[in-house]
Amino acid sequence: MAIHIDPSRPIYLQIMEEIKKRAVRGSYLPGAQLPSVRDMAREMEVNPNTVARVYMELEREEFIETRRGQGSFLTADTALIDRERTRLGLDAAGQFVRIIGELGLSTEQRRDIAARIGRAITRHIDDTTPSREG
Amino acid sequence: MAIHIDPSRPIYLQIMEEIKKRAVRGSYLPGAQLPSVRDMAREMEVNPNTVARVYMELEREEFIETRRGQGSFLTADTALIDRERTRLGLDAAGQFVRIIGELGLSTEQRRDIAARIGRAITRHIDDTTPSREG
Amino acid sequence: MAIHIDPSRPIYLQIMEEIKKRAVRGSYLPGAQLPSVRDMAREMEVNPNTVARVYMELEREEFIETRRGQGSFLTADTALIDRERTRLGLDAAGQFVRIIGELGLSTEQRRDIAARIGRAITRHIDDTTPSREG
Amino acid sequence: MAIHIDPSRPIYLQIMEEIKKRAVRGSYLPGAQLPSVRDMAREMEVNPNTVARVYMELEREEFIETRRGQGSFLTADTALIDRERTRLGLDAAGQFVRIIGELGLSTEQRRDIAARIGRAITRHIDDTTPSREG
DNA sequence: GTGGTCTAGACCACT
DNA sequence: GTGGTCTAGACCACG
Repeated sequence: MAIHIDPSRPIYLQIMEEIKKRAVRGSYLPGAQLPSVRDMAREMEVNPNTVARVYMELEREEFIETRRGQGSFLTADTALIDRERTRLGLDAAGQFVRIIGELGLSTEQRRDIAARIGRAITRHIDDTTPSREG
Repeated sequence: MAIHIDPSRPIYLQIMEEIKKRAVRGSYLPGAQLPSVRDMAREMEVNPNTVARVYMELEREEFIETRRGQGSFLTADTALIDRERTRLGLDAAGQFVRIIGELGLSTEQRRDIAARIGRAITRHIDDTTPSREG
Repeated sequence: MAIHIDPSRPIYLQIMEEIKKRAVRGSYLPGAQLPSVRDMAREMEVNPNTVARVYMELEREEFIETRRGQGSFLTADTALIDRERTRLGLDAAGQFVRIIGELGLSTEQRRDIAARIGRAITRHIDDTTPSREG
Repeated sequence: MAIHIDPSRPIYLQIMEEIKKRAVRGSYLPGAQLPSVRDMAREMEVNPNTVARVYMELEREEFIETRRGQGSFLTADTALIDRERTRLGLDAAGQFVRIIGELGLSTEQRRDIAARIGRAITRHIDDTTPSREG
């Protein structure tokens, strides 16, 4: 399945982000082999050269490691993955706070949303949408 | 200034959302006249027919009111705008929670983010921008 | 005010019908002078030749009388106007019955409508639409 | 066969009415597939976009259901079709009563017409076609 | 000037 | 094949 690609941002950056998300989520495990350039290109429906560039950049960031003749492997450095995880979390938080700030919500509404958020993310349950939680 | 348009979602829906956001933010005031179909089309860099459809749909939702030969006006019903504001807030919260849930953060990290969010949105101050702290 | 003209039926026939309706309704009184060809043409927004033909046909039916140099006059024969009135009434009734017959209404629904019609037209009050009747 | 189109009312409204009439008459059966947008456009001799709008509006009223890539289908909800049938019946009745009211008929004539109407629509027989009777 | 409607023709996603 | 969306450009009614 190809990710959704926004043509207005460089495709290689979008694919880099996607791979980092997968690593952070655990879809790709620390030290594990990544799909080959060709396979990833097929999956993302982009040119293999684009994926090659992605892998090169990730290599430069030491996020992945490429071994000639063997393939590319996600870093085994869990601290590095964890930093990425934190960065993505803070990014999402920053973006969310910016949106909320622009809405002109009342103090009460903001307090309410903060409470919902707190409950949701400390329980791994999203209670901002209906659920059958007890 | 044209908004950024994602070609994968219908343009008319994106423009509808944009207008609602502006109303919610106060860029358009309750009861005030909106740009004419033609002007909005120029601003958004789309065909006037597309904006005509947008205005028609917003009219159906009673979010705007159209007076033949005069123009289109944002609803003066602030309760309706407030409902929209709440919806946008909950949407953003839901999306944020979803992203956070996928990151595989530790309980501690999630608790920390929830606290930052709480402080940020109840104080109108964004203290969540990425920093190099430990 | 021009009547609404359906371009698919001969215009002169539509204007003939319109003049008959006015006579039957009493908008034009028996024996009274009609607008001149030129005035009627202006009113109906058609070519004067068309109105001239209309007057000629109505003259042939003895529904109007044209006096050289004086103008055209509605017949003073009230029996003739009354026959026209009856014809228009039966036409409307026939058309109505045809429509009702095509709807596939239940016996009950048809009976109900017949009752409404009876009440409405024998009292000069339309009770098929909301009214403030006592 | 194209329906007769009155250029003064929006075509898309007239086509909506025509489709509803056909559903009410049983020309289109509950749940059955309607002609495709393109076919209907050919039949009605209008642009496919106009029919697309018609189908969109009927979909919004839940009078038809559209399945992407498959086609459009008349609702299977016979109660909804029945409501439409009633509406059309009352509309026709209201229009008829209005015309009759404008004719200036005598009390006797109106009573007579009401009786004819009653007999005609409760027996499914049209005995109101014009005749030369006195 | 405004919005409302219609046509013509294009491209897309879905099946 | 289906409907959904968009553009381009026209004409209309309203004020």
